[in-house]
Amino acid sequence: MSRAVQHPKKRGKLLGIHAVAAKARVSIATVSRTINRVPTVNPQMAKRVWAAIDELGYVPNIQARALGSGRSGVLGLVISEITNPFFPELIQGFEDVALASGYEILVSSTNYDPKRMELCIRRMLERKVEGVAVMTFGIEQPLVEELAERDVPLVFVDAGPERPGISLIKVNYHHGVRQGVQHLAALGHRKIGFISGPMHLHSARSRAEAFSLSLAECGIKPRAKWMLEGDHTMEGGIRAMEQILDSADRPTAVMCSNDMTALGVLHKAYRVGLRVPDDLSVVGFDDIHMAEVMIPPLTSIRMSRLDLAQAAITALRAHVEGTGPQREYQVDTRLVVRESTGYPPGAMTDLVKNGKAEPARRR
Amino acid sequence: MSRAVQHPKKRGKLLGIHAVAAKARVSIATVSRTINRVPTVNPQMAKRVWAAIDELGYVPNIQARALGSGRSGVLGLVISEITNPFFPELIQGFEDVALASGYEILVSSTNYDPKRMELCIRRMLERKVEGVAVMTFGIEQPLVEELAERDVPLVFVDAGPERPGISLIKVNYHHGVRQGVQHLAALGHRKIGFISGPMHLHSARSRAEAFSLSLAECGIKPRAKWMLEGDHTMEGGIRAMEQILDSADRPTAVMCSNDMTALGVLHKAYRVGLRVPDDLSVVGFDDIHMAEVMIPPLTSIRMSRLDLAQAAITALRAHVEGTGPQREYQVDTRLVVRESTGYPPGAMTDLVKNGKAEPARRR
DNA sequence: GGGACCTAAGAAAACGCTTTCTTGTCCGTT
DNA sequence: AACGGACAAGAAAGCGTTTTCTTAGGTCCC
Repeated sequence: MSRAVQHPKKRGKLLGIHAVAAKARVSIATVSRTINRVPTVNPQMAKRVWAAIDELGYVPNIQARALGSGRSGVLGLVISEITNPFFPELIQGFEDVALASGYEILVSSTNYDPKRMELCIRRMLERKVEGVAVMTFGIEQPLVEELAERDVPLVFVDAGPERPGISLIKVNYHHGVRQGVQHLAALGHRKIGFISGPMHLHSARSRAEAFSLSLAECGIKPRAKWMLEGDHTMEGGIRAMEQILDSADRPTAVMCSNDMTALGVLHKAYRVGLRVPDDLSVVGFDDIHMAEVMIPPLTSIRMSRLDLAQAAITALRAHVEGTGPQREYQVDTRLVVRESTGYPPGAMTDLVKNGKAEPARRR
Repeated sequence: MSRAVQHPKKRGKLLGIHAVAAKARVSIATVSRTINRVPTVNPQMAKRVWAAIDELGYVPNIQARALGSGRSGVLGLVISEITNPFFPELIQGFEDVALASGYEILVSSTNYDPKRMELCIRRMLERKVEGVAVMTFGIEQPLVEELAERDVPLVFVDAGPERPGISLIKVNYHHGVRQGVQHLAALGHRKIGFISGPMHLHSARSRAEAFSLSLAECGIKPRAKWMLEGDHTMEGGIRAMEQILDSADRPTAVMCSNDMTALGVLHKAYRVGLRVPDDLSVVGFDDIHMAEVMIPPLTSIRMSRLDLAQAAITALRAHVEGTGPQREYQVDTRLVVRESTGYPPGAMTDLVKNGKAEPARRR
């Protein structure tokens, strides 16, 4: 075997893998194989190579690697907006799971803006991601098409086009929502409102439907005037709450389709001097970390970020690595009872009058 | 000029730039030049090229581009933890500014974990970022060294090693903190506590010092027992608040070194039935978006995320593009008064008794 | 009208890896 | 002892761009 000299660089200095090869007195191929843990390299040589890598502080150029191997090792994550606390928690989960599977992630947010959405797609395409999880809670059609056409494995939440290479994560909203409604009904509520997300988004409709269904199950007739449309933001919650306050016949409890909306409701209630839960019960959705310290701590329907991330990455990997791609994955939701829900106003005194129950003491 | 055929790909299909070149009947060099808007290409040809790009839906491979040009066009952003709402807001700003300057960003969080920190560095190095903004509010020494040694332009907040290629963003904590302390003092508070961040972080110390200094300026003697150490989380705020509650001589107002801490304080106060601001005034720091809807809305010291992002990217660009790199950049802070601050307990009645003032009515 | 220059576009050489192709060795067979 | 197969490591061919180097045409000017 001849000496390993290949690309002498200007100024005599070798760069990157060549420098390592020279220092370890092996060929660059061997260095590459060592780094990639190809089992056939002689342990002796491997040791030399690692030593050289160490001494030189060599860090592989990931772009060159991607180019050479044709694999980027990156999974994309498209979210709605990073400033909604639900998403950072999701990102964290996604990153942890991805890392454990040997992938890096590329996060991009649409900000509900078509321009940004295009940017998202372009980024994913330019970076040659191996798969994309679209967790915007509202499938953006053009985005889908563009990616699907190029055979990028995709995973959506709730709903998405039926096509090979595309998986779905079905969130069982009904379970959690039913628990929530039953919880309220059990407390004595009959007048329950719902603040949805933007109704043009699929997940918003899913959640609203789950609510109507659950209501019916409890024998409560849904009233259209108590179905408000929010937009997943605090401001939307505040506006919806204002509508509720304006109406003559107010609900005694409100469910929100996410925790930010609930936060807005809580805020507005505080503003007008309505006590939660004494005057109004509030239920959130998502159970973001902060729900626990809201005032009062928010009863919410939990959707595990980790489960979601886990499912998404499992789905993507299944496609990328060709290991039995499944079309659907399930994620459950469940009620977490805290202190934003209580008896409807008047109920307590009635009960006490009738000697049927002790007044509930809140901490 | 000869026909432009260069790399015929297997299966007859050309890929990437070659396909475009073939379709437009030009050489790949011309395609590249067109895309990069080199002014010397014939408009005629350029039009043909763009048409071909359009028809083929060609998207350049960004890794190949980075490799060929030696420029990644990526700026790194290292943050502490993505689940603290301050950071997503910062990321958003950073991304917007970067985008406007023609850069992409790579965000990585340390999670206060040395292992993760190493991962951060490695990522930045592997991806060949052109500069890194370290906004962890606590300079991690090893991280710095590794990057600085490789001549990656860096920008820190508050403090960092004095070295070429490294810039600093000096946050004027004193301005905002002084306003906060004066605000409290004006309301009549003399017993003011402070919950800092982890004192081993530089920015935590800076904020604490600004507080002590401001206190002195108002002629109030700082009391060590009212200087608590938090950790920038809600939980830390809760713990600190517990300490405050345990002490016999409680402060009438508390300043927190970030809003999450304040949120914890608010929560704990609620838990024990302390009314804010009637029984205790609370001032936050950062003024995250959510501060506005906390219960009660939080008086906070605002540090503009956009200013921070702007300064960071300006600094980095100055180094990368060699346009008069400056060592220091300034960012200011200022008080935003909301409803978590009021007269100290007793003050109102005293004043009323003495006929000096009307009791303040809160909305 | 024929050099001396420009100019614009093609050819080809990087860029830093991965991976296939080759080749030299060492063994086991017969 | 000659031959074939394994095996490990080097050589070299990509990967998809950018960029340098060349070269084919035009202009200009005397």
